Amino acid sequence: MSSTGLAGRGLRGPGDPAADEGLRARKRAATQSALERAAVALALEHGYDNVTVDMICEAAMVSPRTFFNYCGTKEGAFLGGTPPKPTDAAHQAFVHGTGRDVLGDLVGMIAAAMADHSPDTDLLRRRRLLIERTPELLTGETSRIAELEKHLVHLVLERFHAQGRTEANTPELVDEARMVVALAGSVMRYSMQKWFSGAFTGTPAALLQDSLTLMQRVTAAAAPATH
Amino acid sequence: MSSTGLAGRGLRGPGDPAADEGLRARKRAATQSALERAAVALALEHGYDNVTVDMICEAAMVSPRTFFNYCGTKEGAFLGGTPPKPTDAAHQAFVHGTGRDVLGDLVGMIAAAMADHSPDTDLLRRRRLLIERTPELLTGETSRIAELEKHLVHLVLERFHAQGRTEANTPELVDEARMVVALAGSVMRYSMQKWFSGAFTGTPAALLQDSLTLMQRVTAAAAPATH
DNA sequence: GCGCATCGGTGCAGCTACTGTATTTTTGTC
DNA sequence: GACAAAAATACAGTAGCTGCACCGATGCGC
Repeated sequence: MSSTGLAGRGLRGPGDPAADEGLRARKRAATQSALERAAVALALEHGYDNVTVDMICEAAMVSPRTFFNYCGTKEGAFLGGTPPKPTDAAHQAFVHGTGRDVLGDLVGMIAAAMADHSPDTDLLRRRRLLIERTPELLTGETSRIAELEKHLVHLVLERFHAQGRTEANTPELVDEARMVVALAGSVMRYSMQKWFSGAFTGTPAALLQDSLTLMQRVTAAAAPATH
Repeated sequence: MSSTGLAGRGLRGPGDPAADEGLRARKRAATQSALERAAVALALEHGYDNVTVDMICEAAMVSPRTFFNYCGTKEGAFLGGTPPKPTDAAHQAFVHGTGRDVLGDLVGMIAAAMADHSPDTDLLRRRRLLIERTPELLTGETSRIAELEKHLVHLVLERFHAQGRTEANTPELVDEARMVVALAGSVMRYSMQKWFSGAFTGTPAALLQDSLTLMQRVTAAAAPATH
């Protein structure tokens, strides 16, 4: 009934991966890791298109059915099961921020979320290499961002409401929120592209900040033409 | 070897659809139209996920193999085979534009390209309805824009070069071009979203201009925080 | 009109991603 | 060690998509 490509998220059970330390959780994490590592390794060796799900399964020693239970999609194995999620604290900080610079704060929040999150540097490096030479995966990552954006619109609206701006007193409020998010999306996409091109040495957070600055420079150059 | 989803473009032969008036060309156009109409009609009736390629083929009276020869992808039948392409004249006008507002001019060029191009209003209306209630197709359209963006970066760089700015005298030139394009992409995505949500009555070109204005308002609000 | 080269449509065989379901194996608990 | 919950698997099936070889339709020079 629903989209095959994106319906595979949210596969984890009730317990968090690191929360309960049962054998089950550990095995689960191991399997996930094995699948992702196998996928990336095989793709780096043979090229993404020439790797089949069955090959990954054989390398990771799981059944194809299990593969889909974990990854949801072939692509999922290569991109990894980690959509960058903002902390609850960061969430609250953003919503109740009082500044005028919504866009800057939003990007800042995302940057913070990325900073939290850095498991398995080696896999990350290899994945970056793979995506660098596999444009279709880049597209996939982009779609994930699009998915995230839906959620961000709500966040921005929450903040607007907290500032006393409502749809009643500001007719274009939803449009404005969407635009803010669209622009944040630009910054994220631009950063992601640069990140995966390997032309940047530094933390993701720093890259996001740089991108934001560049964006402001570009839009400032355009703005004087406005009336 | 290559991406299945996007490799299906550029299926048309050398002659343009309306240029040579052979029987062949007419038949071709008829088949294409029949496929797109059948696809949209079926999806509006049964829902996108419940429509199979075989159903479309039966309705349009072509073989499944032919379907893929024309549309390249199942999605392709619903989105239509028309990637909005700028005129050569518009291209030159943009590249040799002397103004500072690259972003504005770029969006303007795209708007002009959209304006040229308005075949079969009825199909367009029904397609809009379909996409409105089928988010996955929206995602597909977004990917197309991403494809377009690669080309736009070259355009912007051409213009920079025509203005005497080179990678030699401006180290960040490529980055700047990419950012301009990313922002234009934002405007396009935002507009597309609004367009397909049905919450806009007017021409696509007007919508793009409105979106650009909104973007400038939002970024202007953020800019004062910069130093 | 006629034969000929070409092009487009089709049938077929096959691969691969993905899913539902019933069954077996593994893990946590008493 | 028995038992319930959960995870892994086997199996069968659907659907998107492709390469290839074949054949009929089309365009063209005569």
